[in-house]
Amino acid sequence: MAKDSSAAKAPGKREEERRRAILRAAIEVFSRKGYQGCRIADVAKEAGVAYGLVYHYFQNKDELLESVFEAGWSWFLARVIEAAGKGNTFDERVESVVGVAFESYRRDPKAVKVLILEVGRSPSGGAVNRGKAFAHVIQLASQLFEEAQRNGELKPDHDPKLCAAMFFGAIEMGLTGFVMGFIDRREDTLLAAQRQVTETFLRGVSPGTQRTLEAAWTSPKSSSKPKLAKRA
Amino acid sequence: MAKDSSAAKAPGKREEERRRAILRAAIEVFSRKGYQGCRIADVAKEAGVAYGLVYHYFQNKDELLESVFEAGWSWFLARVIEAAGKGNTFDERVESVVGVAFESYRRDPKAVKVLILEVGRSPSGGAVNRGKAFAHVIQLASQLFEEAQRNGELKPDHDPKLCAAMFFGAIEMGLTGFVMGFIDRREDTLLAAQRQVTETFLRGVSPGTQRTLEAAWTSPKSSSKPKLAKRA
DNA sequence: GCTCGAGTTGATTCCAGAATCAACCGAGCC
DNA sequence: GGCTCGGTTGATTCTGGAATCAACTCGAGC
Repeated sequence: MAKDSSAAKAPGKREEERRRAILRAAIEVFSRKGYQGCRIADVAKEAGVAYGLVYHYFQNKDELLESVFEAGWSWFLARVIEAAGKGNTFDERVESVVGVAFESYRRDPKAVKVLILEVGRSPSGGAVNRGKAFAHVIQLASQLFEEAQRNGELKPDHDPKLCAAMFFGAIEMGLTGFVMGFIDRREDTLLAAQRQVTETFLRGVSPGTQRTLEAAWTSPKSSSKPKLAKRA
Repeated sequence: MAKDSSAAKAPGKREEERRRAILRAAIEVFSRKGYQGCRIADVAKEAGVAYGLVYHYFQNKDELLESVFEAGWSWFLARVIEAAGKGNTFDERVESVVGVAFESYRRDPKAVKVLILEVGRSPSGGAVNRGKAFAHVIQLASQLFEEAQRNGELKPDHDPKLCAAMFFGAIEMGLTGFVMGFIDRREDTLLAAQRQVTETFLRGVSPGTQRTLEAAWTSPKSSSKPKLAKRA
């Protein structure tokens, strides 16, 4: 309580590294086994650390997993904020947000996988609410879109919130294609995907052209009777 | 083994109903608590049935959960296939696929929630591979897009697989907006969303207009250094 | 009415794996 | 050298909840 402060060599840097190692290991195991399959023992082994030490650094399993998510997400969020403020035009901003997402995936696919697999899953009771984190980006992006709308860079009759949702949806699924291995992860395919996502979205959303598609809108076709549960 | 066949009154219809009830209860609990929070005891209680009975109808927890997913997904898949074959033009088909998705949500939001929260979030090890199921729709949609491409209804330089991924991504996230409560679930908002998703996607993907956006493509901006794990 | 067996029950068993904790370092300090 | 004290260890304990199973219910057939 009155030791480091100045001298010595490591003002707690060592512990910091340990913590990192554990987090990193958690990401690894997590991305392999998923939330429920992620055992503390595995994390400890992966990190090359004793079982008990995990509990020295983290209150419990939930806090650990939460930290994994938190760390990844807050980092991503920061990047998105930065990117969204960078370009001058709407197009540029959208472009750089997409860039951030793909770049993240390039650098650390495992971490992105964890985020992708876990975002959206919010067992309302358990752990922290990922929904909240998620809501945050959507909120953020909405602002971007609202502004664009004011500047006439976005169709005025679109709901910004929904635009935001679709935007990240397109990005997420695009990446999911890679995460799941539908598309092999090569620099050229990645680049093409990044480009395609940006282009498609911008084209889809800009007030430029309207390809008349006015069919029987107002009361969509809809199909027949849905309902779940069938089989036996 | 030699009883029903013809006479009597119920050739096992009773059991069928029980099974249904349990499945239905599972969907309920599942959508409330998520995969890992879904306890057999809860399902049994929800179904108004004894704990043990669940095991009479299902081998084990995994099989139950798998059935939940399977039932929902196969139903959805069938609808999509049907919808994709319905319209004559590409636009109409896309429109009706979107319609199927939204209609499903209207009818059974709980079930859709389960699918949305669970599709793609597959702990590669655990349970069945949702990835496979997921791959299936993507595959399916790809065909639709490939055909459209041959007919010049879709930009020729786009990857159909990626288009498919983006397509479902946009739909999924659009619905997620409702599932998570960002947008309140009213008929008008739903309708508007459905419309917007369709329109945006079609506009984004059709060869009609190209809003030049050629910036420094080929080497995307990218931001700075990524990497996960920070905080302390 | 009695028998048989499928459907049904819930207390009991069993175990994976989370969380605990007492003992064990090893580096500074007297 | 002895002492302190935080980081570190892993065997031990504890627990939630999955899976089992012996007993009960009830309708159909004799």
